[in-house]
Amino acid sequence: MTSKSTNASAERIKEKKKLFLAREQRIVDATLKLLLEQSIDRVSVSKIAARAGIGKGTVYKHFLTKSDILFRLVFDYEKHITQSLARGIEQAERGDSGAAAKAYFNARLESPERDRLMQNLETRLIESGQLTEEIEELHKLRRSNEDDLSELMTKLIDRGVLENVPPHFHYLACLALAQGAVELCFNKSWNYRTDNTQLMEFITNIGITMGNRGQYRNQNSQDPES
Amino acid sequence: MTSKSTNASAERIKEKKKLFLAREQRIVDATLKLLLEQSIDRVSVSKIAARAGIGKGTVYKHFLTKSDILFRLVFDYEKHITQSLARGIEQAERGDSGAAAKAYFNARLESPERDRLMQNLETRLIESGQLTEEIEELHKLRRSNEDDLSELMTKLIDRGVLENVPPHFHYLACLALAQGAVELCFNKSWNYRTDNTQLMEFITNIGITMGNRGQYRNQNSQDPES
Amino acid sequence: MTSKSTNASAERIKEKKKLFLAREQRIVDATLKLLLEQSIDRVSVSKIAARAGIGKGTVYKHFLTKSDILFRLVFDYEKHITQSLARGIEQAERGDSGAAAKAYFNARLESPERDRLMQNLETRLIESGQLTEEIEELHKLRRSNEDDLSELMTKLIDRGVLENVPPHFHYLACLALAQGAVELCFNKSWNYRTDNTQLMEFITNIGITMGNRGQYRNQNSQDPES
Amino acid sequence: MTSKSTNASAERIKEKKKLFLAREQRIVDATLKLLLEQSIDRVSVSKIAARAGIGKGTVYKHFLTKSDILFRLVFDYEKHITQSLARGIEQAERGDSGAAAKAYFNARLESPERDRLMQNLETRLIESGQLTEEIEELHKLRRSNEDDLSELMTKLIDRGVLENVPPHFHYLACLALAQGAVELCFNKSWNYRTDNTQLMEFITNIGITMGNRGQYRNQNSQDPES
DNA sequence: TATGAATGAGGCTTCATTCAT
DNA sequence: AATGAATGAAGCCTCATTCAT
Repeated sequence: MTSKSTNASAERIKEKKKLFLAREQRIVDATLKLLLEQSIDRVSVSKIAARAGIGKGTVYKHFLTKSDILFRLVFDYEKHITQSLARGIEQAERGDSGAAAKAYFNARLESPERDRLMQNLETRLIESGQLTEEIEELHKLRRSNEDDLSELMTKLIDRGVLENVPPHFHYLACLALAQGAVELCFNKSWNYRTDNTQLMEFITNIGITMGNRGQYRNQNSQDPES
Repeated sequence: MTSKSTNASAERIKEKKKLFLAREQRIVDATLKLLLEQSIDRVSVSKIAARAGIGKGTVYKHFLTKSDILFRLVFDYEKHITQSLARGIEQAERGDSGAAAKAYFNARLESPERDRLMQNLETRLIESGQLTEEIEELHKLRRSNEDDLSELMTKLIDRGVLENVPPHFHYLACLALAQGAVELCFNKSWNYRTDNTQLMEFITNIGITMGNRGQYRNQNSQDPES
Repeated sequence: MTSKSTNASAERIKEKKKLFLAREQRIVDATLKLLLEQSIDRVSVSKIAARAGIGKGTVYKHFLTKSDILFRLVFDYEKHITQSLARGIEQAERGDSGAAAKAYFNARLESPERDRLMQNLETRLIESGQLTEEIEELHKLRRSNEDDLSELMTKLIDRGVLENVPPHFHYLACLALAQGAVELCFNKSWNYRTDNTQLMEFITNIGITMGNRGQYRNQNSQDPES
Repeated sequence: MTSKSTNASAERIKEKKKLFLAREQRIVDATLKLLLEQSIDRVSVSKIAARAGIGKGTVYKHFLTKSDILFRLVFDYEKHITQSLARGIEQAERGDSGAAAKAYFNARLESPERDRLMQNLETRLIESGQLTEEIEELHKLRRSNEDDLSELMTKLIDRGVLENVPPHFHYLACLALAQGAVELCFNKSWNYRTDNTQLMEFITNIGITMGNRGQYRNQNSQDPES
């Protein structure tokens, strides 16, 4: 075999893998679209395949289980959120103490529909009792920012910006508010009011200053020393 | 027929109605228990009937649909929350400005499992597309406190306690945080830490002071004039 | 409630149970017929339901699993065989030493198609790995004659009728031959010859005298003392 | 093209053929191993290919159908058995009248697992309705010893060793017992007893003397004149 | 030539709801 | 009035086989 043919075959294999992955992404995308369009219960593997323009069996070349597809969605999303938060933390460490919260809120409110869907999917996946290992992976990923967050909170507590409570209280409260904010976007009972943007900004601001001690409120959590 | 026998039959009818209603409640209770025990998807009408100690067919004498049972649960719960909030508002109007938020948080965190279950059920019911009318009823009920809340918020804004934003911003933010707090109780990614009570207290406190203007922070939202 | 109405309702319940069981039997019968007509692999639950004249879902009111239906067939058949053998053993104990073997052969060759089908089904059920407990029940049933057989063989060994080997050798050998005889009925490689009846009689006779010591051969295993 | 290059290319072709056949054998071997390891139903073409270390598509370059692979196994095995029997018959014709039966039993009991597997496979192949022609080939092969067997039996009948029944009765009875003996090795209902070897020897001996007339029993079927 | 991705028929099972008793 | 057997639509998944590269 000449090196030429080796290269050729290697490239062909690469090409194939690319196509394969592209198709996989099409499945994922189709699933996401369907889920955003209709009730989770009504999204069947058949529909996913149809929407992706492939055969039902093909889906199972890419995913072992319907749950696996859903998990993929959730996991991909979590990566996105986690990264955004990580960047926010970095920025916060460089002085802008509210950056972490802001980044987190922005990430989660970027597409509330998607965020909420992912919450629901995760809940169902956990309830289903399958994929326990994968779920643990997901949670590990979610926790991956924890040390940095704790450190950041501790620092802010030491500086007197934040109330002196266990550091995780601060970021968990923030997380809770973000979660609730997303939910709020869909709560048909209330959102008959016009535009959500300002409301979300208001809430985000609360998230950022949440747990600040009195004198640092309404300062958008700028590090007092900056 | 003597009036005696009439009375007797009337009483018998009453008796029957009582029994009927009692059985209905048994269905509802059985459903709630089952839902708290296992995945929503795994609660079937058969199981409900079995748990309630009646026949499957009988369930359909009380509820037109499985969804109807679920809706009943959600609606009953919403009544409970709404009443608690109403009492809180009343109290707030009598001077304790944080009472509304406090009451709301307490009500929702009284049994986070149940609260969360109800959220999930509501989501599913809405997604299912059935029961649109009943859902609208539910939302009406939820909104029933709205005017009072608005009034309260407006008053507090006027007094300078709360930031000057549209009044509903305040209570919606509060609602969001409560929602998120409930969710937090079940988020397996984080709550591997010990006791939630203090965390929930912390968050409740934030809920109460949320949106307060600077000088009124950390005062537990006591009306400044009181 | 008068004793009359009690009786009436009790009878109605009885009636219902009867109907239920009758339907169950119809499922079993339909399954057997289908299995005798076509490849095991091609007998689906749908076909069974159709043949039994009921809905697919109804099958699952009677049997937890397709495997359960098959097991039922196998178990019922085993009961039949075991009883026949038991009767044969009884007769043998009353003097006709070959009666056990004869009864066993007759039972198994009564309907070789069915017998063979049951063997195949059992094999598949075991291979499938499900129903391990039930299979154990089946085997217990099969072993239920073992003690009596051992006793009988021991007696015949002591009388010098049978060779002096462990008693179970005798009945296992007999069982093996019967099994093989059944198989032979279907072995398309050989049975292009006319009538099997005489061949089966020949083999049955071998089964009866199998393991007899020299002087008791060709005596149809009549107890020498009788 | 010089004769050298012709030779070279011829050899290359030979080489290729060899490789091709070697791979075919690898498929067959892999299939056998898998079948011995797990339930027949769970052996898929994918697994076979994987075990053989080739692609699934390649399997279909060697065999038209999954059934073809299975048939190949069955056919190869039948060749083995038939040859063993043929050698036994030869020996029997040279005087050792029990040699045929002995050879047959030994061959089939050499690896009862494999033997039984092949029986099951054959049954399934026949049931499937495919490969009728090939199955006929198989049966022809099996029958190929028939004439010799008949002749041998006739001779033994004439000499008074065997009972005077149609000659094929003798070898079919023997075949049945062998079949049953194999089955016995796997019958979980009984074989909880220790070692099968002696039992199998016992049964083999029966097979050898089966159908002998009284005075020739227990002589291990040695031809009386020898 | 070898590959393995794609296919889709077909199997098993669940469960909300109906309806005859 | 209460029952629970019957129903069948709909879902998930497997796997032998094909075919483009």
